Amino acid sequence: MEIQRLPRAARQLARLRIEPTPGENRLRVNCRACPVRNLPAFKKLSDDRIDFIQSMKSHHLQFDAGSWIIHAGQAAELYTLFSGWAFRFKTLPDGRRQILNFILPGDLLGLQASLFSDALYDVVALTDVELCVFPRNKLWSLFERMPDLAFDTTWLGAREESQVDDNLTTVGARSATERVAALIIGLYRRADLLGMVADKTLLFPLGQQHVADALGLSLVHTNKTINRLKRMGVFDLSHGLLTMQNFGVLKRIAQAFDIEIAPRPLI
Amino acid sequence: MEIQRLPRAARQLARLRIEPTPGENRLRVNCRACPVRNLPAFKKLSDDRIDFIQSMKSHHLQFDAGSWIIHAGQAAELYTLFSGWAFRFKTLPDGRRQILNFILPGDLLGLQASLFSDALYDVVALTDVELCVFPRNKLWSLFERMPDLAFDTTWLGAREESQVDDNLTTVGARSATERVAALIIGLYRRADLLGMVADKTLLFPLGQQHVADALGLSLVHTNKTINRLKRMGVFDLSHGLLTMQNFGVLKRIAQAFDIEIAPRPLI
DNA sequence: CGAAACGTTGATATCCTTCAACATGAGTGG
DNA sequence: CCACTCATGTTGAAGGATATCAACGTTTCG
Repeated sequence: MEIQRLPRAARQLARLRIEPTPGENRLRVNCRACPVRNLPAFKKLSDDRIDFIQSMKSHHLQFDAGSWIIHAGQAAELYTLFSGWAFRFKTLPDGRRQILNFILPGDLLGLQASLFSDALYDVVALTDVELCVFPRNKLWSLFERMPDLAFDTTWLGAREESQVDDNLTTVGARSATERVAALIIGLYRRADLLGMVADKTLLFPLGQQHVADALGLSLVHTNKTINRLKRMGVFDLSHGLLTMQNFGVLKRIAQAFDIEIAPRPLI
Repeated sequence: MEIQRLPRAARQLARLRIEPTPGENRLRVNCRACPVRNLPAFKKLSDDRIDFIQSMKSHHLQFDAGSWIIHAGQAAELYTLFSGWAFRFKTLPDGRRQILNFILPGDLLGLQASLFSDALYDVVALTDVELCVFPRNKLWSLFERMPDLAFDTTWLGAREESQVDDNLTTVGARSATERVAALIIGLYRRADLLGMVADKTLLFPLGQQHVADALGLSLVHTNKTINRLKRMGVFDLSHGLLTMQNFGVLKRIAQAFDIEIAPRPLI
């Protein structure tokens, strides 16, 4: 979804995205000045560590919205999502699919696939995305030469698992209304930490089918549930824009856990 | 659940457990001769690696069935499950709980909790269990001094995540019958690799409430679904014993993925 | 033998799905 | 700028899958 194809209202907010504008392209070759890394959400690293990461990075990749980034059953590299949104999912033999998690800037992608012989899930870009590519065959040298970065990598893997734990709890133990609330709360929190929220509003690139597939609900029931919550006035969602109207109530509806998020590593 | 409290039929099969009998207690201090490590499912390690693991191991712990091994919200050490079964779960504020995964011998336990400040889930012993304890403060030295073991640790974390991915797919995308089938298939496969299956039969310590909580189903509906599958003759399950009667059909019912399992590391 | 935990069963209620139709909005080409 | 088309979102009605309720059976252990 390029900016141009977003609805008008969304386009006006496009500046909220943390992507570099074209004029900032030089940032892409300098990890020290990486706009993602310099967000307050991320742990500060020493220059030599950052330089090592940069030396591991083979290139910068772009995908259009809707493209496959990782194919189930095929080998994949290790990526860090630099800008945009993506999602990770599995498809059953008969075609039903389950979205496992959404991926936001700074998230590591393909760690499982880099460690195993090939990926067990698909990853598709939800918006146009940019990725930093780390060839899987260099992962070992990171463990060998930079144990603290290896530690951070493991930490990021554990964080991903923790999010899937949450999603499983949502799908397995919450009602439809609670599921929608929990998804919105979770994504809003993550986006907020990345500075993607302004005026309690963020660009929300999921369609209702994505929400349905993430929550294990039918499209129709997802629609009715979202609209019920919108009518309750806890959030607004239309034209690709999500506005948080009552975080406290939404959190209570979701039966959400309190979480504290410490500055996290970025490989 | 001590052996003594198992139903008679289960007791007769108790020899299938890979726990050392009392006379084998000396094995507990010698990781090189560890009966878990020497199963064909596990990757062979060089002696110096095994010795390092042994030096990291602070002690051997036992818990009775039903005891809490890890408390959500509290710090936890890093464990390897040596014998028995356990399960990992989250509880919502109002008491509903979601079982995230079951833990079998050789599985790493508490990695998330060791990396974060404290655990985000509970772990409870399903049977009597024995654990190898690795103090979390020694984890860093493993990364620093044994990069290949650090790599293996990350691998084990990724494997755990991959199992939660599967469970989320089961709960989110499969019908009740498919869910039960998928759970049975998954646990049977894992137990089989550990040599816990003889004559297509294994000690199955989950009650129907555990199955229900793992699958996001009510207890009553879980019961009816299990019995429907039993009447179909694909498996038998009673008195704590699971017998696989038609793996192929069960796998088809579950819409299960094909998986290959390579020898895996054991920390 | 009694108690407690666990499993089983039928009846009823509800949440969610499916089906089908229609509405809206965004991109496209005239 | 309008008309067209496709993707996406919306709505009501009907059916099915699962939950809840309540009672009873069975196993295990004290």
